[in-house]
Amino acid sequence: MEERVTIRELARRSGVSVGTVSRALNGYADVRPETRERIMRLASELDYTPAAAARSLVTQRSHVIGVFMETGEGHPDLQHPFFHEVLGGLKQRVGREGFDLLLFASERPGGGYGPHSYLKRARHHSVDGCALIGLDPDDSEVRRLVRGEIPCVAIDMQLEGPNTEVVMSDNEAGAAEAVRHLHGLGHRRIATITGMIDSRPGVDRLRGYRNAIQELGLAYRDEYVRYGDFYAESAREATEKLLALPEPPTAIFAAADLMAIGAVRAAAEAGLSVPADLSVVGFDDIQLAPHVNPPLTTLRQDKLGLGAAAGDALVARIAGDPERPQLRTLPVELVVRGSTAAP
Amino acid sequence: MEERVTIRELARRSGVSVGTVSRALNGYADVRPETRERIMRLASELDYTPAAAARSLVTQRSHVIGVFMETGEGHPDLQHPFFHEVLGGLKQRVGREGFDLLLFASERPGGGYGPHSYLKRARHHSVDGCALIGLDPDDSEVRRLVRGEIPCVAIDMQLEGPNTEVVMSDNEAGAAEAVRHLHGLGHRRIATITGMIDSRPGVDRLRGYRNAIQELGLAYRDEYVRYGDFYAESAREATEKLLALPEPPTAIFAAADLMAIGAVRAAAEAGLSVPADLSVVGFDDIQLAPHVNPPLTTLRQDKLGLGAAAGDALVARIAGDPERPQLRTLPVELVVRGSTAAP
DNA sequence: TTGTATGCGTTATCAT
DNA sequence: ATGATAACGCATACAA
Repeated sequence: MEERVTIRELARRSGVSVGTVSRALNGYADVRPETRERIMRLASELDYTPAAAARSLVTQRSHVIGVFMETGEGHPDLQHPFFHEVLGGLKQRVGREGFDLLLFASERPGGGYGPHSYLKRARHHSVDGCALIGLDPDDSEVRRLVRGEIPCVAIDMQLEGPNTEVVMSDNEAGAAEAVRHLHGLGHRRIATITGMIDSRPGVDRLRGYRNAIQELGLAYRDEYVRYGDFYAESAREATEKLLALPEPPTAIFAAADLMAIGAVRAAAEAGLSVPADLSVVGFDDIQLAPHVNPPLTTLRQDKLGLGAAAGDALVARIAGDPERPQLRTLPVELVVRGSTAAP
Repeated sequence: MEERVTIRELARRSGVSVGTVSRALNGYADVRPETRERIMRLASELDYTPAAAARSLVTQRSHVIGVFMETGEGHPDLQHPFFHEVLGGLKQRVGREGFDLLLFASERPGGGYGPHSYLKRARHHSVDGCALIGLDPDDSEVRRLVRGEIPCVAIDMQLEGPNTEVVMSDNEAGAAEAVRHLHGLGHRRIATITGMIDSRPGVDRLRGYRNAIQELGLAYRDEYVRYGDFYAESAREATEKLLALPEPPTAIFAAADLMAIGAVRAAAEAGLSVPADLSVVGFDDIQLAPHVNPPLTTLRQDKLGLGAAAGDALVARIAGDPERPQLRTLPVELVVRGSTAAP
C-alpha cells in the first residue's frame, strides 16, 4: 500500500519548506531557478499529485462543473441521444480549460441530512458552475438553484437567474424552415408532431410550424397537429392517427429525429413508403439520421456547439466576466436527405 | 452575496462546540436528544450543507466515482449510444449508494504539472473508485491505473489489477446464437461484419461466429468476414463488398446495431430489401433498434445491468469486500424482429 | 529568495 | 454529554 505523497513529503525530501514547494509548483516568480528545478524534478519522480480537496478548500475553487441531467418522465436517465452529444461538447470545451465534470447521481448529498435539493448538492461539492440539461424548468428546486450564487447555464430551458445563462438552438426558425422546405417541394397538406409542449423547444418548434403555415398562406388545421414527447413511440401512434384522417397529410414535420423515425415506421406499417407516399422531416440530426432508411431530411442542431457554448458561458462567468448575454441562440441548418420528395 | 454557512456558524448560533455539532449531524449516540434536536433544526433552517472537500480531506473518502470514458478513434467523445446506457445504469446504481460521478474531462489535472495520466487524475480528485469505459486496454497509462490502489471496474475491456474487476456481456455466446438463428431460418451463406478487432467484444463476437459456423457444419469462408469498427459507415462499406461477391451471403451478422443499420442501408442502395433479399442481425439492442425500418433482430445486451453490475462491484470493493470474482459476464438475449427471415 | 504561520471546513481523539 | 485541539493537504500573507 503506497503512501500518498504530499507536499510536505516533497518539502522534507528537497530540504525546503512547504511554502517554497507550493510556490515552485505553482509557477510563482520569486523562487530561485535551481530550487524550482530541483523541486519539480522530485515532484515528477515521486509522481506527486496535489489533492484537489485541500486545494479547493483554501482557494474556494474546485475546477469542477456540476451537471444535472435528466430526461423526460418515464424515460430513465440519460436516454435521449441529443443530450449526450451536448454533454460531449461540454466535456470537450471545459476540459480544455482544466475543468472536470461532476455528474450528480446521489440524492442524499453528504450523508443524508435535508431534503433533495439541487442547490445543496451543488454547494456540497463546491462546484464552480452548473450545467442544467433536461430538467423541469418549473421545478421549484431548479429555480432555487439558478437564483443562487453559483453560475449556471441551462440548455434548452427557459430559466432566469442573476448568474445564469440559457443556450438553445433557434428552434422556431428551424421548424419554419422545415415547413418551407416541404412547401417548396409542392406539399400543401403538412402536419406536425410536436415535442413535449411544456418544454421550450417543444413550443418553439410548434410556433415555427404555425408561423410558416400562415406565412405561406396555407390553411391551419387543428387535426394536423398531434402531440408527441420527442420519442419514437409517441410519433408512431400520432402518425397512425394522421394517416387515418379523411384527408391525410402528404408531409409531416416531426419535432425530433426519433419521432421522425417513428413516423417512418408507422408509414411502413400502413403500407406507405417514404418519401414516395409521405414526406417526413425531423429535427436534431442525430448520429443515426444519415444511416436510417431512408436517410432523414432534418434540421441539424449543432449539438457539440451547444455544449461548447454552454461551457464557454460557464467558464467566462466563473472567471468573473461581468456582462454576458442572458440567452444565446445557435442557428440550425436544413439537411436534405432521402425522406422528403415531391408529393 | 450570501455567506456560506459552515459548521462553525452552526456552533456559534446554537451555543455549542463544533465537535458537538458534527456529532449531532452525523448521528452519533453520545449527544443529548434536545441538543441534537436544536442543532438539526438550526441546520435545516440555515440550509446548512457540509463541504465535501473538507470532509473528504479528513475522512479520506470522497464518495465520488471517477469515470474515464472515451470511444474509438475518429469518433469524438461519448458518441456510441451503448456507452451512455451503461453510464446511465452506473449512475443510478451508485447514486442510490450516495456516490456521485466525476466525468474526467481535463487533461491537466490540478493546473498542469506532469503529463497526462489516468492515475494522476484519479488521485488528484481522491475518487473512491473508477469506472473505465471505452478505453484502450493496451494503453500503458490505463495499466498503471489498474495496478494502483484505487478500486477499478472495466467495462468491455480485458484488464487485470489487484483491485480491478471486469464486467461484460457474454459476447461469444450471443454471436453464436445470432448465427444459429440465421441457420435455423434456413440460411447457409452467413457473413459477419466484426467490431474493432483489438477490443474484447470485437474478438469475442468473431469467435462466437466462427464457433457456430463450425459447429453447424458450415464451411468457413474468409471472404465472409469483413472488419468494421462498430459504427454504421464501416458496415455500409463492408456490406457493399459482401454483396459484390460472386456468391454473396444471404445473411449478415453485424457485431453492433449501428453496423446492422449501415448494412441495411447498403442493401437498400444495392436495390435489395431486408429481410426479403438479405437478413441482418445486429448486436446491442440500442434504443432505436425496434424503431428503425425494418425493426432490428438483434442480441440484447443488458446495458443498464452492465452499468449496475459495475456500480455494484465498485461499491462493494470500496466497502472493503475482499473476495470478488475478477470477471462477471452478463447474458445476452436474442430478440427477433423484422430484419431476419428465411432466405 | 525563502521560511513561518494561519486558515480553509471537517472529523476524530482526547480530555473533562 | 460536551469542549478543546489536532490533524487532513494545501495556498498565501507576512516576516526574515
